[in-house]
Amino acid sequence: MEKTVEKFKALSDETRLRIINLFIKRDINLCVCELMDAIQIPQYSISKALNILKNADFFKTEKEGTWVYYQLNKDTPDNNSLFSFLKKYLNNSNFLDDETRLNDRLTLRKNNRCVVGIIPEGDLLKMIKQKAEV
Amino acid sequence: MEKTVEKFKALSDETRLRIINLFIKRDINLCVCELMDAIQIPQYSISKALNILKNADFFKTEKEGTWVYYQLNKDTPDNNSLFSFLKKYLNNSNFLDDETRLNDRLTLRKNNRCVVGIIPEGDLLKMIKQKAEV
DNA sequence: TGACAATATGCCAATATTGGCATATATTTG
DNA sequence: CAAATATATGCCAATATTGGCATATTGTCA
Repeated sequence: MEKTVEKFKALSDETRLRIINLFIKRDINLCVCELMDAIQIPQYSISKALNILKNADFFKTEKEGTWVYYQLNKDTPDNNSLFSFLKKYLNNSNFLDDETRLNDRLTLRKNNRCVVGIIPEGDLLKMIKQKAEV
Repeated sequence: MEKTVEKFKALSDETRLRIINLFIKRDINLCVCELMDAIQIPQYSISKALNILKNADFFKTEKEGTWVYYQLNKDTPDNNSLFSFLKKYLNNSNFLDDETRLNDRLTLRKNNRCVVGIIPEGDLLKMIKQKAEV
């Protein structure tokens, strides 16, 4: 019961909803720096939001060097039920911009791994262009 | 988006979850005094919880004399989707006791209407026995 | 009208949450 | 080892939420 309350509390925040929406819509693992480009808020805000979502058992993590990949924790029927509900329920247009920016950012992956780290504010599109020219 | 956050916030409290669970499981309208017997907390706590749930658009109300009947607001697809999700998701055993006590209390209805009002603490079973003897 | 009953709400102290900055930790690389 | 990078976290003031009591409001009925 406490855990149920904690889960809904974790979902009752705009940033955290925007984050979990990306994972659910794309069904992918993501690292903090990729989320920064999608959500456009400071690194510590992303980390804190992820920490709250992880404490609510929504996420698992996997370390790879200094990168930490977050992914949905699909190990329980409850979570799966919740995620598939949210996939339909979270249809706010605000999320679309996040999804677009995440798509952009993911074009910079190599072998499906994040390789560029934290990009200075506003430089994402510049870097994508650079990559295209190579 | 704000409204979505508000809805999850409304659900992130034990009392409010217990209340909405009763409405969802039973699919019925209920007045405050009936909820008092099911949830066993003070009247003002029930009223405040209902107010928060109503502001999140989860409930409609209907007045009948001094009684106020609350019922789920099923006017939006979003709410319906959420309610049917919750019906499966809220399976904590804590809820069972609430449901039992509500069943008890509802035996005191006449023509499917609440007629007894607020019952002094601990007198519910006594009153049910009395009614059975008549 | 007055007394009573069901429900709602204002107030306040205690507690919890947020947002932002600075800094810590851990890992990689030279 | 030192420098650099990705991520996490401690701290603190501002703000929001809770829990409880007292009281207000609304409607009924004699």
